[in-house]
Amino acid sequence: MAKANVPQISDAEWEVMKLVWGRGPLVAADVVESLAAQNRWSPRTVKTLLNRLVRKGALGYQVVGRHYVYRAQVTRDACVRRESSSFLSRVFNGSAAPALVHFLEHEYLSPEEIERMRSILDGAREQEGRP
Amino acid sequence: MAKANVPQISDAEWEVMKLVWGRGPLVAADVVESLAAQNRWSPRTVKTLLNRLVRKGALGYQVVGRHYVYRAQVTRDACVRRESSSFLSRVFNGSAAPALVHFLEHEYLSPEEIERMRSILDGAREQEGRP
DNA sequence: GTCTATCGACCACAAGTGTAATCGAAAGGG
DNA sequence: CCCTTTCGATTACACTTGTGGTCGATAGAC
Repeated sequence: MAKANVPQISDAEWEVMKLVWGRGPLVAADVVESLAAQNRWSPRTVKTLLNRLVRKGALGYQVVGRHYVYRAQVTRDACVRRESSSFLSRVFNGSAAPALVHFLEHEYLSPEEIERMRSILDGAREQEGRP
Repeated sequence: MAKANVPQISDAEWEVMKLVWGRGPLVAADVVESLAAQNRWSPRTVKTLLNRLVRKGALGYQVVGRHYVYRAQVTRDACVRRESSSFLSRVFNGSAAPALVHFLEHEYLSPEEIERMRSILDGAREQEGRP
């Protein structure tokens, strides 16, 4: 076993988590600075999001001087997995293939992305049959 | 242009919509019957969901005798598109390719599905560059 | 014709979300 | 040392969502 207690992370909270995953431990001010600009959120809003993420167990913090340094307590991969499986089961009854078909038909992948996907599939074909 | 006002559809509401899309116009009792068994929902709960979907514009109804016959007002495809793009942007910053990688790594597509994806990609490659 | 079982309309209520504002302590400027 | 700025804690508030209950009309059962 491994995951299990990955909390639910809302839309706005994902923005915060992506930042923390991407840039490592951050103090609130850094998060505010990045997100306020990008999403036009008030600093208060960002603080609230940080708080909720801590309460949910998605973030932890260390007190350094009079600042909090936030760091992720759950891996990005675990969260992605949770979201993906919820998305797939809600929309595609749990199967990934129809989802991919849909992406191909509607999300307008660039030729480069299509080539990239082909090579990913080539790789996958060679090791089919793992657990 | 085309879509735009596809309403947000919640998890529980998706169950209702999938039923209506799959089986065509239904009276409330049919929906209740299918979903109460499957999801252990009270009939009231199902009624509430139907109501909310009507209010959102996702379902419409015709009064037939003293029953309502519900039918979809939005296509499944439009809703799938909305969900997909929200999912992709929330979790993968909007690109489908990383989503594919994730599905391949974790959702265990069958070899047949992988082959199917390949042939779809072959098709996609040939007509790359439409809107 | 009257009584009851149904149907849809409207109400409830707690948890989660988006979006903040207020408050009290503490730290740094002068 | 005092005042202001800053930080985190606490509070707010409307909307959505999951989950269901109440109520008045009405169509059938007798």
